[in-house]
Amino acid sequence: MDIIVEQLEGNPFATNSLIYMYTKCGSLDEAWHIFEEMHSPDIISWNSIISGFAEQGENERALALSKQMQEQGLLPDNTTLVGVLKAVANMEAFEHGRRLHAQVFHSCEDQSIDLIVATALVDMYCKCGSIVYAQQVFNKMETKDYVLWTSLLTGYAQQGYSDLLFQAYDSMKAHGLQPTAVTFLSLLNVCSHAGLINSAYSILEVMCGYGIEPDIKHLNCIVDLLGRSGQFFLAFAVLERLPIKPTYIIWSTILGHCRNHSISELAQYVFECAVSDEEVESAFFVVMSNLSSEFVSEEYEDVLHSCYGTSASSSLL
DNA sequence: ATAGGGTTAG
Repeated sequence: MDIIVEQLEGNPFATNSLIYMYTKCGSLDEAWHIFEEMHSPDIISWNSIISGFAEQGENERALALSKQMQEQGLLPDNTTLVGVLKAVANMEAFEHGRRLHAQVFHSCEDQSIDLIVATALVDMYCKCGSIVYAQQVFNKMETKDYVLWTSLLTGYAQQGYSDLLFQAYDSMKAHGLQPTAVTFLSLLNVCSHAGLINSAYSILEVMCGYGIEPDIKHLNCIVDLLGRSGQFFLAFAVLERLPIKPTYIIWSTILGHCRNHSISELAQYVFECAVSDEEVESAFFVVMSNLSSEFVSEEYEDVLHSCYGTSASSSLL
């Protein structure tokens, strides 16, 4: 509104900033509307809309726009590449990622890839399951900052390579780089999947030693880990002390653990906690439904079915 | 003056 009042609608700085703002807010239609109305979008307009779409998971549209941009005679720069790599990582489109890597490699003459592009490449390869290629890109960079390190660490965590992750974590510190909240999240993530409770506790202590307070993401990892190992009372104790209300997503995680440990009474309680969340989605009811056929009482079957009739019905159908 | 990297859980 202020931009209109100040008659700045045609101003490229204002317009590009609007596109950026709307995509960051998830209002892709608004962003697209503004972009479409521009007479001659510049590279920054294109990059804003491409990165915005990729960030919001509109991967195919991001890729199509990058193609369209090049058809209009604009060359992709590093920022464009990062946005496109993000879309490709989201899609786990390995072959496409390989082609982009080749393109990146040939476009820089002295064979030194931009640090941020390299980080996006490492992330893309990890998401596509190609740890070896991720390591190759990583090793070739003579300057490695903490985000590049973390992108590799996160890749190890996502693929469940706990030993590699702990080694790389030590190596990162040996190179003089400090772990961040994201690094610790990856470490806790891998502990959760490997069932390493004691390691997780000591990681929490180390975190605090670095002056990093565990946030909701770290604590959800701990809750997952406790539930996985059947320590439900501790899991609930952590949940009760969270600064914000748990979402249905963490409840459905616990529900999955209830199933694995065959604890039906708890499942029923968890079910009630989760459906009180206004944001609850159909995925939760699928988890509950899977488990109810195994051991949840008929009474809860009725509750479940009445829920299908309300909030979940449209998305289930 | 506007655009780019790593973030958990079923």
